[in-house]
Amino acid sequence: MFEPATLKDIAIALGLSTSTVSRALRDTYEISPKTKKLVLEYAEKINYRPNPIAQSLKERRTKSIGVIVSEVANQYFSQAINGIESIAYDKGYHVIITQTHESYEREMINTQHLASRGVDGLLISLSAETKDTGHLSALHDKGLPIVFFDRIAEEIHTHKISANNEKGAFEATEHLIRAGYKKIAHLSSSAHLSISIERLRGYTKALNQYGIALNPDYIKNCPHGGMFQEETESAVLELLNLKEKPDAIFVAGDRLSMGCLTVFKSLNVDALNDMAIAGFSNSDMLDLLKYPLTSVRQPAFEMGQIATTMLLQLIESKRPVTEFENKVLDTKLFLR
Amino acid sequence: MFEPATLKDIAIALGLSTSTVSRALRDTYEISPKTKKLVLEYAEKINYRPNPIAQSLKERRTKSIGVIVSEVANQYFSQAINGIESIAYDKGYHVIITQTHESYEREMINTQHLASRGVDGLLISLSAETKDTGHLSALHDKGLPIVFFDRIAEEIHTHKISANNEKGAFEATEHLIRAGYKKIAHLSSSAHLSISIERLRGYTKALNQYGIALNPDYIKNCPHGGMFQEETESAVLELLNLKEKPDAIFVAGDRLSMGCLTVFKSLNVDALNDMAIAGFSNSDMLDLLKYPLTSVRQPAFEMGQIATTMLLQLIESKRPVTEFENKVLDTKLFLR
DNA sequence: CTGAAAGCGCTAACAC
DNA sequence: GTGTTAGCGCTTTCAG
Repeated sequence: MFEPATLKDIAIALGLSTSTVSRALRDTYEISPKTKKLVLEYAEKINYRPNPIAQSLKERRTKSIGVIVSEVANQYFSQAINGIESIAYDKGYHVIITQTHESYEREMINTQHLASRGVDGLLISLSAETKDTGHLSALHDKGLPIVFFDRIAEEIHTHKISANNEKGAFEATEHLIRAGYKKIAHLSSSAHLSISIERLRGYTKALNQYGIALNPDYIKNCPHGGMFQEETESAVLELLNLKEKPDAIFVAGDRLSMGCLTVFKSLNVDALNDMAIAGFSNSDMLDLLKYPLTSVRQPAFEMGQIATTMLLQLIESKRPVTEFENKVLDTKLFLR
Repeated sequence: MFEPATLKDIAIALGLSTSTVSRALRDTYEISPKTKKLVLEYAEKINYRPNPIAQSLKERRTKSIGVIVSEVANQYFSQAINGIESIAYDKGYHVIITQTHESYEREMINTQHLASRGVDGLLISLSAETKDTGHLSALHDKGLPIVFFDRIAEEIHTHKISANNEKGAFEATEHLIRAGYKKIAHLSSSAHLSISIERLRGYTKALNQYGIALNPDYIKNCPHGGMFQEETESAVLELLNLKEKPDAIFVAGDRLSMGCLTVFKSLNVDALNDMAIAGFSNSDMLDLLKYPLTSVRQPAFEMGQIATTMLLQLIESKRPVTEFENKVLDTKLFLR
C-alpha cells in the first residue's frame, strides 16, 4: 500500500529534527536560510505532501466544506455547485457534495455525516420535506458555520442568500396576465419552503394588482418538489379536472416545470394549446423544447459564489460573527 | 467552537481508561457486560461520536472514496453518481465528487487533492483532454485502488466498467441507415477517448455492413467534448458547409447532442428537416424536445453501482487483487 | 537557530 | 477484564 513520505522521513534523511523540518516547510522566520533551502529542496525532490489528516487532527480544521442540495441533476444546483467550487478551490478548500433527494431523513443523515467528518462549514439548501431544522440549529449552536442558499431557514440566525423569488414570481405571473390569461393556476413545491412561500406571495401579488381573484383550488403543492413524477401528475390532473379549468400555470421550480410538461405531453396536444406555462427553471435546454416555456432564471452560479464567500468569511473570522447578511439577488425573465 | 465529547471525557466521567472505553464501544469480546453497558449508555446519553479524523490517522483509511467526472450537470454523470452513492452510503463510505470540466489540468489537480486527502479509492471517468494518465498510474502503482467507468484508460490494469459503446453506436447508425439516410456524419468528443474510439468503431461497422463508404470529412471531433459551444458550432458548420452535405448525424455524447440541436436551432428550420440526428444521451427531457432525437441511453445508475461495488471490493480485499474485470453493459436505443 | 517533548483522539500491543 | 503505553503525522510550546 501507498505509503507517502512523512516529516520524520525527511528529518532522518537530513539529520534534523521533525520540528525543524516542519518549521522550514512553512513558518520560516527563525530557520536559517541554508537549512530551509536544504529541507525545501529535499521535500521537493521526494515530492513530499503533508498529511492533511494529521494536520486536521492537530489544527482542528479540515479545510473542507460540506454542501447539501436536493440533487445535482437539477440545473439550478449544478450551476450553484460550480460557483461554490470556483471560490472554494481558489481558497484551498475542498468541497463535499451530498444530495437529499428531497428527503428530510437524508438531510439529517448527510448533515450528521458531514459534521462528524469535521467539515469546517456547511452550505445548505433545505429539502422539500424539511419542516424542522433542529438538526441544523444544534450544530449551529455548537459553533459550526452554516450558510443557507436558495431554500432558507428563517429561524436560524446566519448568512443567507436567495433569489428574489417574490419578484421573479410576480414577473412570471404578470407576463401570463398580460398575455391574456385570466385563470392562472400555481403549481409549487412543498408549502412550507421559503421559496414556495415567497413565490406564492409574488403570484398572489400579481393577481391582486391586476384585479384577478385568487382561487384556492388553483394552488397545488407537491410535497416532494416533484421528485416523484406521480406527485406532479396528480396535481396537474386535479387542475385539468376542475370545472373551471385554468388556462395557464405558473410553476415554481425546475423539476416541476419539466414534470408538468411531461404530463402535458402524455395527454392530448389540445390540452396544450390552451394551457400556457411559465415557471422557474435554470435549464439551458428550454429553447429546444416543443412547448414554449417562459422561464424565471436564478443567478445560480453567482449565488453559489456568494454563499461560499460568506461561509469562508465565517470560517476564517477570528472573532464570533454576530452581524448576518440576508442577500437577495434578482432573477431574470425569459419570454417564450 | 464546537467541541465534541472524546473517549477521554467518557473515561474520566466513568472512572475507566480510554482503552476500556474504546473497546467497550466496539470490540466487546473481552469486556465485562456491565462495563460495556455502562459505557454504551453513557455514550448514548452524551451523544458520543468517534472522531473520524483521529480514526483515519490511526487506521490509515478514511472511509471515503473520490469521484472524478467531467461535470455533474451531465445527466449521464448525475445518474451514475446516484448509483455510486447508493452503494457507498450503504457500506458506510463517504463520496467526494469533483469535476474536471473536461480539463486535463483540473483532472490532475483533483486527483492530487483527493489522494492527498487520503481517499481510500478513486472512481474516475477521464476528461476529454486527458491523453496521458501518468498521474493516475503513479497513484495506482503506489497502491491506491482505482476503478474506471465510462471513459477508460486501457493502459492501467484495474477494474473497468463501461457501456457497450460500439454496439450502441452501431445500432444508432443502423437506425439512421434504415430510415433511409445515406450521408451520415459523425460528431464526437476528443478522438483519443475510449468512448470515442469505440463509438467510431460502431459507426464504421454499421456503414460497412450496409455498404456505405466512409467519408473522412464526415467525422468531426470536439477536443473538449462540446464543453465550449463554439467548438460544437464550428464542427457542425463545417459539416453543413461541405459540398456533399450530410443528411444525418450520429452524435457521440450527451452534451454534444444538445449542443448540436442548439446550433440547428440558431440556423434556419429548413436545415433541420433534412438533417436527422441520433445520439448518445441520458437526458430525461428528450421527449419534450422540438426535434426528434433518437437516443442511445447508457445504464448510468447501474454503472455507478457496479463501479462502486468493484472499488469497495478492491479497497476491502485482504490480499492484493490481480484479476481484474472489464465489465461491459448494454445500452438501450430509443427511437424518436 | 534548532531539538526535545507534549498532545490532537483514537487503537492496539502488552502487561497485570 | 482492565489499565498502561506507545504511536499514527503533524504543530507548537519550551528549553537550550
